[in-house]
Amino acid sequence: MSPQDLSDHALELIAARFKALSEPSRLKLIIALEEGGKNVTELVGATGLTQANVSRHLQLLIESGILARRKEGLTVIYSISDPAIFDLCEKVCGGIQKRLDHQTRAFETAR
Amino acid sequence: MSPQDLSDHALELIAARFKALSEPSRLKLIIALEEGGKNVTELVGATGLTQANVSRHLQLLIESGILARRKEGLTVIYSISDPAIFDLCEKVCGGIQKRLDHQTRAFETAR
DNA sequence: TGACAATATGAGCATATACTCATACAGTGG
DNA sequence: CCACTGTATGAGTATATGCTCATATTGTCA
Repeated sequence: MSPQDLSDHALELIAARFKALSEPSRLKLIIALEEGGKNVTELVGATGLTQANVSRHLQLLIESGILARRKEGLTVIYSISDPAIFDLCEKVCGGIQKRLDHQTRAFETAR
Repeated sequence: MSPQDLSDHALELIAARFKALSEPSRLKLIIALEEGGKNVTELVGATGLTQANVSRHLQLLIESGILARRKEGLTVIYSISDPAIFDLCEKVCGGIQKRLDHQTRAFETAR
């Protein structure tokens, strides 16, 4: 595949999705939502982030298509809209694990 | 899973890997390397980026463990070190595709 | 050794983003 | 209507990042 095969716009879309997952705070939110939908206050409690901060991150995740929101009386329930996100995270975890193993082995044989 | 199950450090590692993939320029480089290792000059040609810019992105991708480098005479050959990256990109592409389909359908039924 | 080619890097600029504080807005109950 | 709760957002700050230009560094060959 040559880089021209994917349009610049397509690349930007892909990059944007990765960017949405590139902040520990947002990963925390996503993980907290794995067990089911939560409102903002619950997410504040689950993550330790401030309310304003949580609200902004949630907005970004909505715009990325990763989360869904529905109003429920006074509160707003956020939930995972694209469960494939978890496959992504697992794959990344696997990659990191492999890399750390490599480093560990290299370190041990170096002793 | 609760957010405390993954240490802050682990979350940072995961986020860092996503961040490495969150720039269109870096995605271009990765795609250009899918067909095999290339030196910097070839990558400049394949992507249209400047040499300095390519060099910096390559450094970041090396630090992220995504690429490998080996010197070969005067040039430096970069290559994919973790092919699982392509699975990631495909998964993301699938997610985006699904989302766009949704939007398209929503748009069409709205007319 | 000196000229040259390939790559890396320091400095600087412009922009983006994560965060906070304060405040606005929306929905509910008295 | 008023007070209250939950959520969103404007403004401002600090930091990070992408990019460029110029230059340093490294390796090759005459």
